[in-house]
Amino acid sequence: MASIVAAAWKLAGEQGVGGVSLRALAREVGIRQPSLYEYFDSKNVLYDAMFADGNRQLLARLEAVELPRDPRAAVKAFMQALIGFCVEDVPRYVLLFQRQIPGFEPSAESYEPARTFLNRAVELLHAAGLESQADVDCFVAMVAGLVDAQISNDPGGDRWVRHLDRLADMYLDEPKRRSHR
Amino acid sequence: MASIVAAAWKLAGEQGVGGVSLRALAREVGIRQPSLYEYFDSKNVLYDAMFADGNRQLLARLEAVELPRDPRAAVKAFMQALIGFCVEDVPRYVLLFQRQIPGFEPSAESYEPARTFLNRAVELLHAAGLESQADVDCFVAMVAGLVDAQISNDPGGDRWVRHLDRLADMYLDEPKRRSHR
DNA sequence: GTCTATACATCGATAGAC
DNA sequence: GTCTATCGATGTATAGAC
Repeated sequence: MASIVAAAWKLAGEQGVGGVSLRALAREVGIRQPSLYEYFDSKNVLYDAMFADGNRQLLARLEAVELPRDPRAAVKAFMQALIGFCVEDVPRYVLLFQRQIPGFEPSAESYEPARTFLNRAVELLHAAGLESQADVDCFVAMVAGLVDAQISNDPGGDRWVRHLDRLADMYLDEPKRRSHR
Repeated sequence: MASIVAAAWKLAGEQGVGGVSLRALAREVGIRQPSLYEYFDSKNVLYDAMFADGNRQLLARLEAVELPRDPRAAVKAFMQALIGFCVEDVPRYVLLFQRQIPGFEPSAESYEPARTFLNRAVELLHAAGLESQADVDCFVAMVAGLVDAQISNDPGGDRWVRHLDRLADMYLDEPKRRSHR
């Protein structure tokens, strides 16, 4: 079961998430295609298992990060790990964050780890002084933009993601600057 | 010919770019599917025509923008129009900017308007004081992040895109701030 | 240019034997 | 649980008549 999902990730890495076919997956696992229906009632159930698995991977990765006491450094360390996670496996990023697979909607349970993750992120941003929804939204968009530009225009490189620290400082200082006027 | 591309955009709007099938397209146009091969040698040629058409739409839109004399206001007006263009038609945005259609690579000619557009953008940013490649990259990522977050998390709304003006100021001021230390 | 007819591959899913 | 066999739909593309 877990090994089937792992095989599915392997195929996704080669052909993209949309390119995972049940035939190829069965071949990869060493069984016949109809036998997969013993494990997944439909292809979307497989996607859902991948979605849940990917989110568990993300949580595990972020929990392993040693967070500095300084709130600002903590935000940077957390986001650095998040960005690394996104960039290192594009199909996984697409499934988890871009959610543009044809007819797939994650189930409520599979979505739960994602909410846990988002809460952690918001907590850290609050602790670092970003309090309003607007400020958090902007920070989130900044990180998304770095990942997106990196993947689209310089896959495997660091032309965009290397600016995280500088931009994080800029965003974290901005509320302060605005109040100084 | 142009009407076929228009019909393809209509279908893309309903099913996504990847969901445009030659059968459905022929039905939409009112001819039989094999007849499409009189106009496009393959499906990728159709995608290429859509890509070129979308870029021409983008150029036309941006040329229609009345650019203020003030360089900073010009950047904002330009980016506002760009963001509006991206957000108002998601499949078009995906084809033009995310470029993740299975086996499709735009041809050199179709890509040319895109380069023209990018040059305009970089010029405007230079005029507004963003000179280094790094600063331009960051600005570009910021805009991409707004569009991406908007489309993914609040389609049809303005929760993210409304922050453009504020963020543009922040990015345009940053080099100044750094030189003041 | 448009048609009918069809080839050929691939897909997800089901039936039913073992 | 795993298999064989197969269904039915959909996909792109081609042959050849009109």
